Formats: sequence, structure tokens, C-alpha cells
Amino acid sequence: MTETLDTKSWRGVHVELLRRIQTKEWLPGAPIPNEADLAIEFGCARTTVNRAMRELAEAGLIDRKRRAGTRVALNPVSRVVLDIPIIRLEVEQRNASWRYTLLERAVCPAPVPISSRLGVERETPMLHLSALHFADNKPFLHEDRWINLSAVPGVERIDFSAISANEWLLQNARFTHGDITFSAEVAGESRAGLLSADPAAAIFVVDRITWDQGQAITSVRLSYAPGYDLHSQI
Amino acid sequence: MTETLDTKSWRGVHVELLRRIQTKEWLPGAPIPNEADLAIEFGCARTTVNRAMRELAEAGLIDRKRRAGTRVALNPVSRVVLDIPIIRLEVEQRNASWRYTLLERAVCPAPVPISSRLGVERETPMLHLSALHFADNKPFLHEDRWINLSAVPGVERIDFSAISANEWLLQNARFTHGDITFSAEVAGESRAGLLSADPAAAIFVVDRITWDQGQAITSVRLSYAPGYDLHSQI
DNA sequence: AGCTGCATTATGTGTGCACATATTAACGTG
DNA sequence: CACGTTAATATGTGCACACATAATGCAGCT
Repeated sequence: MTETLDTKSWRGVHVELLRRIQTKEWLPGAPIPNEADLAIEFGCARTTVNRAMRELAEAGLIDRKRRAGTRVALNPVSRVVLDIPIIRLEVEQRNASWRYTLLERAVCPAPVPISSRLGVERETPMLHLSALHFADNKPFLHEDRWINLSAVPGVERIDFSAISANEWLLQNARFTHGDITFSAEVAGESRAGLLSADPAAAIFVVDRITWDQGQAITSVRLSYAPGYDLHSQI
Repeated sequence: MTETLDTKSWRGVHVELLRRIQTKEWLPGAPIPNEADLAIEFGCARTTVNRAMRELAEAGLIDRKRRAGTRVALNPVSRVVLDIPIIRLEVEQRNASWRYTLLERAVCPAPVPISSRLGVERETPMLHLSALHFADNKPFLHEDRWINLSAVPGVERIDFSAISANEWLLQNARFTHGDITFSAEVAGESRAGLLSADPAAAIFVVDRITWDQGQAITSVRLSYAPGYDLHSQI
């Protein structure tokens, strides 16, 4: 050993603090020295310690409060970061060829559960799209989407048989925040037909709503073909 | 309007840069001014601009390279952060009462898929636990866990009918990193019995493996009762 | 006792400066 | 022209200092 003989850079301080937490040298819930003292101990500037501790706080490993000081987090929530790419890229990252088919396109009011979740009037005309994404010519997922026409000007004129709504919206519509839900559902007859799957199969479903300021942009439901899994590092 | 008349703090710079990206004032792929120039424009120090841009880079909205400068990200991956709490807290956050029952405890070698994923010898004795977590006395999830005895000293003597392995390990075993996988599965007879569910129901499954340095600590499979969903903000 | 307000303290943030490092462009030489 | 060397440039990081802000606890008052 070892690869990295850390200097007293903020990364060095970071790993040292991390070590003390992971080895329980500093117990969960226990207060740890303040920035100034640690700076003296490590022989660096307080700014440097601050940077290291900020990273730890962002990772949920320590809790910081102004005058109260810093303590090791009691409930070390593991924080998972998922990158949700464009579907085409997700397929291509699996070394599969991507293909896409638009099944349905209609302008009509959305069903009540959708319109109420989006917070739009029930009568608001919306663009409804239904599409399939393939990986190596096998169904990969079904995309069922509603787009708020008034929030995305010009979207009616887009040819969504040529580009997926998933990709077009991500590149052309602006959004500020969103909600995402992961769940498991039984495929059922209609989805089974679309995905060439057993109607009794379990389907991984992602529901996503995106907003721009207070205005709902789109609601989409992605139903992945059986066998899909989503994974990440902690 | 409005609530926050941002000064030229790093947050102020952050929202302004965000605005220019979201409104496509700066197009995806386009280079944006360097830190020094922006500092002049905003009338603040370069450090402040740096801080704001670092946040944007961490969020995946811009790409930065040393001499090449900064450009708006071409593929704005939406990054989702999931907090994975202790199961007891997850239940209690739903305003439900938590209860826990240990179903099975045994020391034996793990089945091959598990041992190979953990990278331990096939014969290594491991602690196998099977337990149920309840929310308001209804089955919430089933926890099926394998613990590497040699990696967690003293774990044999813990009474896991009194504390859940989920909670004990998180508080007492240290780990450096892990793998997590989300998927959907059909319940099947055995799980249906445990979770009081329909054998044909779709089950949300989380598989997690945690490590300390190179050493495998534990592998766990959480099978949630039908209807569970995981959600988060973007 | 109970309340108010002020001083104290730890973290949060901004500034100006310096140097480190990665990357590219320009340059020069064979 | 091909190649390696060098210089220029943008970001990354560290430091010393300053002031802002939030939380705490103490002192003093009623």
C-alpha cells in the first residue's frame, strides 16, 4: 500500500474524516470538533475543512447546524444517485440497437387522474402519445405520455414518429423540477400485447411528471419489458 | 413580485446561470463565458462564480474541462437522488406503526448466486436471516439477508428478533460502498404467503450488496408488499 | 419562575490572491 | 510535413481574512 498518500488537500481531509466516521472512532450522534480546531489539527485553512465537511453533509453522513456544531448523523441514510438518461442512450449503452415506433397520437383532454395530478383544468386539450422503444428489435419499454399543449408551444407541429417525445422534450422543453415514482405492476392484457410479454408478468414502471415553474409540462408512464432492472452504486 | 431578489451571492449567480440554461438563452452544447468574465459581469469574485458553476456541474447541467472551458450539457441527464432510510423509519414516516418479526435464522453457506456475487468462497459460513416488517400490522416487506460472518465480528451473538438486521447493520457495521438494484417480480407462492398477497401480484424488489473496502458485508433482498412505490423529486 | 434580549459561538459565505493542473494552440525543428 | 516542445488559458484548489447568520445560553428584568 498505498495508492494515494493524501496531502492536506480537502480530499485528504475528507477521507480522513470519512475514516473516523466509518471506523466509529467518532460515534453516530457524537459531536465532532469544529472547523477551526480541525483546521489547526490538519494544518490547513478553515476553508479547506469546510469544503470537506460540506461534502460529508451533502452525502448525509454528518448533520451541521450553525451554532450547535457538527455531529455524526444518527441515521446514516444511504443516498443513491440515479442518472436517468434519454431512452435511446439507455438502450445504446447496453450495446443494443435502438428503434422507436409511434403507436398513437391524439389531441384530447386527459383522464381525470392525469389532469388532476398535473393540476390542469379537466377540459384542457392535451397531446397524448403512445410509443414503443425497442432494443435489438425486441420491445424494451412502452411510453405513454401526455403533454400540456399550452406549456410547450409548437409541440403540435412536431413529427413524433421521427423523434421520440422523450428525446425531443428533454432537448427542447425547459423544466425546473419534477416528480418521479417507481413501482411494480402486473402487465395485463394490453401491455402484454405491446411488450410481447406474458400478461401475468411483473412490469417495472416509472411515472414522471415535469414542471416549469408552476406549470405542468408533461406526464409520462414508462412500462419496461419484463426482466428490466435499474441499478446504481451507493 | 417576487420572493427572492437575489443578490450577487453564489446562489444568485446559480439561479441566473440556471435561468440562462433553462430558457435556452445558452443552447445545449454551446460554450459559456469563463469564470473570470462572469465574475466581472456579476460584479463578484471568481470564487463565487466557481461555486455556482460547480453546483451546476454536479447536477449534470454543464460540462467543464480545464483549458477547454465550460459548455451546457448536451444530454441533460436528470439526476434523481433517493434517500434509502432504515425500514423502521420508512414505515414511521408513513404514520404507521412498525413491527418486525424474525422468521428464520441459520448459519450455513450461501447459495452460489449469492456467494459469487459477494465474491466469497462457496463454503464460507454465512448468517442467513429471513424477517418480515409490518406497517400497522400489515406485512410491509420481506427481508431476506445473508451476512458475511468473518466481515462483521460479533454478529452471531446479536439477537435479531429484538432488533432488525437492517437497523443493526446500518448502525454497527461499517461499509464503504454498495450496489443497489430495483426490479419487479411476480410474487409467487412463497412470498405471497409471507406478504399476505396474491401469488400473481407484482412485487417491487430491491437488491442491495454492501462492501467495506474489498470485503463483502451483506447481501439483502427486500420484497415489498404489492402497492408499494418509491418516489422522489428531480 | 418565566420572559426578554444580548453576547457568544459555529457554520455559511464572499473576496482577493496565489499556485496547481489539464488541455489546447502555437511554434519550431528535424 | 510530422513530430515534440512550449506557451497560453480555463478550471481546480488553497489560504487568510472578513462579515453574515443561526442557534444557544446566560444575564437581567419583571
